[in-house]
Amino acid sequence: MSSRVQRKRIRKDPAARRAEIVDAAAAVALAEGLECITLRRIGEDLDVRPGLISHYFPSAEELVAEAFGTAARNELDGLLPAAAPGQRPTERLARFFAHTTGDAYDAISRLWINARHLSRYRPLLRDRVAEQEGAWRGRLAELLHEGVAGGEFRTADPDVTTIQILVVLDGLGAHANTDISNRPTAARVRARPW
Amino acid sequence: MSSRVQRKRIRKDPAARRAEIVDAAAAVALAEGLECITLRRIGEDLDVRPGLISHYFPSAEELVAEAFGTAARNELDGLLPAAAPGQRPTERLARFFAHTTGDAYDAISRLWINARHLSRYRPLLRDRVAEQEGAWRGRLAELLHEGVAGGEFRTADPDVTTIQILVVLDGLGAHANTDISNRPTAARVRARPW
DNA sequence: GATGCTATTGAGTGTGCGACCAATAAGCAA
DNA sequence: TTGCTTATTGGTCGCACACTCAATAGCATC
Repeated sequence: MSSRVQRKRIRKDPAARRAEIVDAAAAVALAEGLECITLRRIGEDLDVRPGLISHYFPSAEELVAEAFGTAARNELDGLLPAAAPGQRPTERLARFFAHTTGDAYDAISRLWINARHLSRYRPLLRDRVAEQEGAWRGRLAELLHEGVAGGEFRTADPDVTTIQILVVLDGLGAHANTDISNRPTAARVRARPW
Repeated sequence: MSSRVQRKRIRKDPAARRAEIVDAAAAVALAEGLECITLRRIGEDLDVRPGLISHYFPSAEELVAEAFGTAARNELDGLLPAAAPGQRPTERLARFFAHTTGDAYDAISRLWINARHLSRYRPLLRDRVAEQEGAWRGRLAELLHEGVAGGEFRTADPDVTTIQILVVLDGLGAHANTDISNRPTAARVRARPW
């Protein structure tokens, strides 16, 4: 992949290099798991010495936390993007449900399981997980409130409904690493106004 | 804890020693996590050389899988024990819900998150997780069927309801490692006949 | 009390990890 | 062009891990 023949140093803008590192780490997090984010591995991906990663992230845990935050934020942006003009809450929610079911969502489910478990031992990551949980909950709640205000959705308490949706989503996603075969499709959530 | 002064070999019955090792590993799994099951750690707990653990479990992954299986099975037995004579399904289900909510269940939630994540990399563990998921689902489904047959529960399909309950339980348990504060109690499942 | 089986030990191997640090060179500014 | 800042390198250290294997000693059996 990278040239072994001779190292040619490329001196980059610190901010750009840092972003590059985080992006690489986020990609590894999604594809292979947060524990695969090692100084050696990320350095290899960027064709750079491991020490350089340490230079930007004195503690490896910081990079792991940052990588998760970036990956989760990007995924959320894909699931609940800013409303296009004239787009109704029902359409946006339908899009959300369409993307959160099916095998394509497995990678994100795996990431969440991964992060929630690793949080047990990594305080910095735990903080990021809490932050992202808040972001996801907030963005979905906002949508539900809009839908209720516009008369498209009907629920006693949009905030409670938000949590209920996320709980079911987490419950369904729990098996992303284990379920080989068919999912319990019977337990699918209804993607229509309630 | 253990005597460092002099090692006195204690030669035990293989089956007993093996069970002792698995029990110790299961305890570590519940208290600290599956990745804390190391040859050194378990050997230390039993005041025995690490090599002995290898003797019984040529591959460490086998021990991890076995430990999870034992821990999960024990917990299930505590949550859904065999019906005492005259005990009605409603009482048994109430007991189940009583034990699966609240902080006391956090340790089990943590274990499941742990196992489901680690399953990503450990095939033997993945098999055990699938096995235990089947056991939990089967035991709960059996109870629901009894309740429906006896007229205590009302549901179109007990098997679907079983999965729905477990999905919600998994969803609620997902935050066992991260939630510091109050849970979304609003999203609690109803522990009464439906 | 002697014998044999094997549970148990002790010591060692190799791997991958994060962290540390002095030396080096890229590229900007003067 | 010269010089300076610092991004980047290269090498090293210590740790924890699983795994291997010959040597040892409990303990049951005879």
